[in-house]
Amino acid sequence: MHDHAPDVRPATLHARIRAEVEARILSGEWKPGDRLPTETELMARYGCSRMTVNKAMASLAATGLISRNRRAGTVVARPRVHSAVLNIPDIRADIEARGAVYGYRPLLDELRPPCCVHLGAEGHHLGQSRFVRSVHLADDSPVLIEDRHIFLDAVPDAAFADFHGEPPGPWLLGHVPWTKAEHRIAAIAADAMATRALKVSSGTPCLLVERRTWRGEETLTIARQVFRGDAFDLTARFGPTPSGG
Amino acid sequence: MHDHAPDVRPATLHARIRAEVEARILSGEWKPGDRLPTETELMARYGCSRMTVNKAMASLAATGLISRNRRAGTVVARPRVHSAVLNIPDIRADIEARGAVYGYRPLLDELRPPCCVHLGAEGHHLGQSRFVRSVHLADDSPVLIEDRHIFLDAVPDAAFADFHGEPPGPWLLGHVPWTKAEHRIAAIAADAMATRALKVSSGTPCLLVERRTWRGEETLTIARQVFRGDAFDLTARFGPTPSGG
DNA sequence: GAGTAATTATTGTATAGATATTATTTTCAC
DNA sequence: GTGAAAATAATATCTATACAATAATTACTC
Repeated sequence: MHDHAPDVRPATLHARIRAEVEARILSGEWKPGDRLPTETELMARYGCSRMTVNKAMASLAATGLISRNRRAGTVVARPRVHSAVLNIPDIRADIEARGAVYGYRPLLDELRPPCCVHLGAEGHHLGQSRFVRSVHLADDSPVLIEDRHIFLDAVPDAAFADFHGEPPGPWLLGHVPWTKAEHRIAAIAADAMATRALKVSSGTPCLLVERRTWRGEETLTIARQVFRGDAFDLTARFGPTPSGG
Repeated sequence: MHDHAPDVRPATLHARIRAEVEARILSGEWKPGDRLPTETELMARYGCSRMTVNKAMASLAATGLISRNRRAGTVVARPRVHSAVLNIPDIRADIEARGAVYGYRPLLDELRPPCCVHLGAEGHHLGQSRFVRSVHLADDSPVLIEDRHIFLDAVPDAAFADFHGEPPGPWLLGHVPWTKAEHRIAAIAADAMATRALKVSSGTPCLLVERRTWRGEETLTIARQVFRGDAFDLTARFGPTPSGG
């Protein structure tokens, strides 16, 4: 019952081909820039049809591990863009996973007229928004203060949502489909508001996450979250393949 | 020459099918949990073979937008895991993109005996390592200090690499295949070393990125990077599909 | 030799079917 | 009714083939 990398061969042929090619690349046997066998060769090696090989290779190409071109053949991709999958914490789950009691308190809830939003240095024309400021607590001690704007042009339902018990974040996730999100992560010193709300001394390092979410070209919501630096961090993982992380 | 979302229909049929299904999901017309048309229905609707439909749908399933089961059919996936693609900055490119001159200076370069590494709170048995401490500069002013361990059992070549001109990060990216990476991001106050190296006052908020990279079960390298909080931030983007960000 | 045209190798897309797998639904026995 | 067995509907995989698109190579011309 070791917890090593699973040695089990995938049940289906195209998955097996993919796994074996992938393994050779990850082991370093086939290095970036190396030419891979052609589909015809693999087809002979595995005794299967070209479509099956193609499915395996197309899938590897989709994950960016290999790069394919007509006539030129297939090569192991150059070291990929240095990017990772960042798990934006579900604060509640995160807190509860540590065995603490999660708490949430809205501090402010108001409608804001259009154009009074200047987050992210951009002065976009954003319509009327519902603004909710809240703190999230672990064992009654505040760890995160969140300023959230929800733009009512894009999310009219938000005008009537009840944010006394449920924070706007989970509500939005469950109700609103979105197409694009952007997060900015920075280290800042606690400002006056954060100092008060998080009960830390002025200047304490905090993790700032500014999150903006779109549907198409329309901004749905902007959140500015300030985490107590000593209480939270983010982790990002990257395994080159979605499967074999 | 607007920069809007491209309205162009993908040239190939399966891409078009995928795009249209995707659009209906993203627009909210098909909501999470909704049943999608069967392959046979789509095949009739588009007047194509089932394999073509299958390719489109399999691709959507691979990105997690839909969930498919034999006999049960295809449904729009539940609101996806809240994760994003984090672009770990290539520091050099980042600095140069701002029009500044990039600089790099190694401060320390030594071999460290096994077992003297305790980063990340774990006391793993890690073999002999090459340790390089360096600063990265923008217009001669330091913005990042990096402590890097490279474990020679896993990366023997690193013993002979020349890190006077090229930082270890890029060297590793180009030379060593890896299978897994993990990043921890936190806000910390500049400690004595950071204070000195980054020329900031003690206690200044800094962004800490601890990065650990594996090949299989073997740790290749551990980097601890401290960014000047006022000089750097990370951005993460997420578009539900790799294609349609 | 330089430039151009023809050839060829390789992947991309698509079709039409066959069979396998699996979860649901229906039927049947009791 | 309840539980087991059979039928069914849906996706999953695989084959064999055809043709299209593209880029490297070769052949040919001047």
